[in-house]
Amino acid sequence: MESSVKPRRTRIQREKREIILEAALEVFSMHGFRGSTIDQIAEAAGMSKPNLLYYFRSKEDIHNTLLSRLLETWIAPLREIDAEGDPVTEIRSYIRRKMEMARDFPRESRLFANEILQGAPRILPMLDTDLKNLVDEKAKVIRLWMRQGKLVNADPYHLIFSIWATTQHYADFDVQVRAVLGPDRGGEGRFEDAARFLEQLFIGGLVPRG
Amino acid sequence: MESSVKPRRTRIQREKREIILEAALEVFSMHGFRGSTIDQIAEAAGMSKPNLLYYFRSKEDIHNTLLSRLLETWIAPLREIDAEGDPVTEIRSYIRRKMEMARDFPRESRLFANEILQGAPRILPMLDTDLKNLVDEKAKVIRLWMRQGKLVNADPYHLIFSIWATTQHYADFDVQVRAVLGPDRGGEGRFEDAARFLEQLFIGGLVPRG
DNA sequence: GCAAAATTTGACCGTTTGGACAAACGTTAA
DNA sequence: TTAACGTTTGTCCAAACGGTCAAATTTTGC
Repeated sequence: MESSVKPRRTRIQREKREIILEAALEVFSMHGFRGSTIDQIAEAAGMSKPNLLYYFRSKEDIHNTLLSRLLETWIAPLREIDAEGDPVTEIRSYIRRKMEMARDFPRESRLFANEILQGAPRILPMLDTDLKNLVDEKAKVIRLWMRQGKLVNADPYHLIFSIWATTQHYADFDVQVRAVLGPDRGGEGRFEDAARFLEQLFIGGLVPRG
Repeated sequence: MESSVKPRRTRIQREKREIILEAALEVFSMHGFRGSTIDQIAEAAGMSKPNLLYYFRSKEDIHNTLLSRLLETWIAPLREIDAEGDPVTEIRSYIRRKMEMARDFPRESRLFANEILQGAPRILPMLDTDLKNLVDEKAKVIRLWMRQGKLVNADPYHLIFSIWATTQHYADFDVQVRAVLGPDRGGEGRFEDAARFLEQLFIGGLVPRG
């Protein structure tokens, strides 16, 4: 593993690598790995192709760097779920945080979605270990809450999946969402509307109480 | 539009075109449009590349044919929602049908997801018209149900989105779902578990009644 | 100011890819 | 039988692509 040796980088190297990663995120999230070319990334980064390849050994190198940075920040909201907190508040906050990420980091969401769609060839090992362990841990917490009667009995894994799915949908399927909502309802308020709906759904469901 | 002229095809042409489309669905849904090669499709279809190009003018021609066939069958379950039926039963059935599609037609789901992720360059026109009109119509039905007090007041558009998101998640993010569930819980029963959870979620939410 | 190191670029290379084409092969019906 | 038509394949091509390299230029440390 070469990622374990700390590379010494100049100031320019640090800056240019950031510029490249930003450009690559833009391109990869739009066209996928195979659909993106080094030339596109180089142009988006405002430099020539050989120059870009001076900072990253290969196209895959860029992609791997993006992905390995991504996963940790991507699952951070789940990590924040507090076993000591109020269950309903914790779930609600988690949904809010995930929805904010869909709104503020749609490119990251799409990069991740692209990777999973293709069978997660590059990050499956991390899903099997890091992600699974975290979800296992939080599932235990949720199950405890259910046993205490704070939440209805349900499968905590599928609960987590449903929160991922509903929130990330607004980043990954944004084009479809805007097409269906139309110009009026499809404005910037859609994330707020969605968050409100999801809160209502997850807390109380659709059937009136009484 | 040349798709409006009815092409006369021989028996062999009809058969071979089906074989090619089946092979292309397999390849496209796994690697995306840009990530798939005509050679891969040809090999999966058991024929040479020039032979395949005898039946379809281009790679894009195959992809377009797949997509235009797909959208109609993909939204068929939504069309089946019956304004005269019992609201809770209708919603529940819709979730079931969508979940069955995620289980039985994951390749179609991924093909669709890939297209939307890339900005829907080929089917955006259909989303703006056909899909939007259908959703508008069903949203009206749902809103009527809400006004009648059969369902709680909520945004019907985001309700539909959340059903799409949660069900298709099990096809599009299958790799992640299986990684997180692990070998034990990740067996074929996961679709049944998911359907049960979603039914519970959409009907009653997570907070105990009383 | 200057030498060493870091950065940038134009030119180039091998491979992959989508697609064209003509020739060969098979089928059908008079 | 044979001519017309449908099908299949080997060969080829131009463009796109990932990546290399040596030379030119700029920056850095003394």
